[in-house]
Amino acid sequence: MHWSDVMAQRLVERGQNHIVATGITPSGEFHIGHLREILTGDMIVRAARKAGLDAELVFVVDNADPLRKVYPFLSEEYQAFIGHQLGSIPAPDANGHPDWNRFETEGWSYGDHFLAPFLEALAQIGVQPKLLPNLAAYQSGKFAPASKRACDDPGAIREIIERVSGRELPEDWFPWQPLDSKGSLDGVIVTGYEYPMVHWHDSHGVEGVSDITKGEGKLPWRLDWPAKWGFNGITCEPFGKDHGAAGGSYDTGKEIARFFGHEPPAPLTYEWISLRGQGAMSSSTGNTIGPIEALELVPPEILRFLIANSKPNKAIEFDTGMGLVNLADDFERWSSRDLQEELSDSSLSRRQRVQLEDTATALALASPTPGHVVSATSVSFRHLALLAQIKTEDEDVWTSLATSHDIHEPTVELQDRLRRMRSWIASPHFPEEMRISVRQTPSEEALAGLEAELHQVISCLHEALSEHPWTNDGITSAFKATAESSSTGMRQVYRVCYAVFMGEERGPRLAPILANCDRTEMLELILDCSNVIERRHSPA
RNA sequence: GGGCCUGUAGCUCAGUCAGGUAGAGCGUCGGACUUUUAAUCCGAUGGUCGCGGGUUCGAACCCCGUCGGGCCCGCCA
Repeated sequence: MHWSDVMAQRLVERGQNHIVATGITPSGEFHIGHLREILTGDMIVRAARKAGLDAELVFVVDNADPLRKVYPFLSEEYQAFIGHQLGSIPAPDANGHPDWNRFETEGWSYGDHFLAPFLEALAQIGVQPKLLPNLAAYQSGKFAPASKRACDDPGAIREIIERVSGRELPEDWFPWQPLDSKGSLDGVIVTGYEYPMVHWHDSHGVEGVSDITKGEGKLPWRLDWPAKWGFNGITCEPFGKDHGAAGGSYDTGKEIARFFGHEPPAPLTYEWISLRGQGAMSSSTGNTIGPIEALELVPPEILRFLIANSKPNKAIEFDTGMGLVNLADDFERWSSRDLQEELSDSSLSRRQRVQLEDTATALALASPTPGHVVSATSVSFRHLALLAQIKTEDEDVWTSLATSHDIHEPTVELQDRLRRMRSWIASPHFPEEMRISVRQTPSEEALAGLEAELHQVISCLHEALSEHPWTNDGITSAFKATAESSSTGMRQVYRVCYAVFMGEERGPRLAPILANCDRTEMLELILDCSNVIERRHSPA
């Protein structure tokens, strides 16, 4: 059974109505790691609906969390905002300076700034969660009952956290973090409490009170999370493996939730996504692929397929090079198969059946539009990459596909894919081994691989190419002429050509590529190759 | 120190929860189309399931141990 269905079954046992939550702190650029969080949630919701449940996806925007440090993309001015809530400080402008103007005129905050492009990516990828901004939840008093419960009995909370996490809390710990005289959550000492006021003094020597029903502060994370579960009615939540560790925030959250008077949600821990060869994704080091950037390269259904077809506890290495080609072709192959038909074969072993069933489910989940299965384009990523490099005009690509693949009207999907393919090729992520490159100088190695009787083909080739027009057809004719004049087969001619022009054994159709190259340079390359061979055969 | 994940074909992984002949895809090799848009199609190749014990009629799967890899346990989401 697919992981999403396993989760849905667990939800069936809990009840009919479900709210599946995801949550991210908008502290910096979002990356595809965050996409796993939200897509995991999205896929659980789809599976739950398939199982006949009422389910909704919500996205808690943790903009009540404080700015932790001045990230490399921020100017030093942000030093003053450390400890301030992300939803109540200005967004950085293009140079990393606080954009006061937008903040004051339209209330555009730091959190909004990073959230906006992520939401745009989500729309493209077919996820439309209900947004729950956390800061607003505090300000409107939604946290008040849980906050009161905690502040009324700090000892009970302290006991749970210390026992479950095995960590000792400081003497002056209190289950409410007040905002100080400047709006920071850091360095505030709680000196007293009588509902609804928490008394404090801050690092500037100022004393004050914080109303826990009005969002003049927030709950520490380990309480914040279970409190949200309660008033939002959350019944299921996927989260990163960090929360899932023994003694981690889910463990303490479970007990604290019951203390608040509600059941914790069904958990699903997922592994991180890392960038191939570069370790974990991290906003602060700039080692990220943003969701928007990823979608420039790869269609949404393939990104979804990656998540759907990987079990949540499997770490994903996101590879923007060859890995992406393989992933895309894998997707293409699977979607062109009729899995339902294959599943009707009763001789399948249990193993094979499971494999087909899970992939079929993953394919269904890969579609950005629920219920609609992305149709196979029947053109592989490799092939499209090739065409896109050879043909600069889209029309020429379609013409070519019409003859080779019998595709006369390119589908919207295919057009879309070509557009992304072009931007991928233009990006530094495009793998070198996919890039078509014609040699500048002879490849000694490739020429050495040619049998002696083929050497004369090279001079015939030079002659033929000199005499034919430098066009697609002309070059093709020249190849044929070469075969005749050297009395070898076309296959051998092509072998020679690939050795000469690309330094390879095989390659893509050469004529259109050569037609786009400089004739003089190519003819010189052939002569150079002859020289290399002669030198090798004449004793020094 | 505590805990989680992971080890299966050259590669990426299913299969472990419900024990019943070891599975896919890629790669590689061969063939076909009789010659080329790295194409497509067909066929073949390939694994003492990390290691050692135990339970069982039967173990990749359950139990115990062990080794290797990754990771989490700070007001951090």
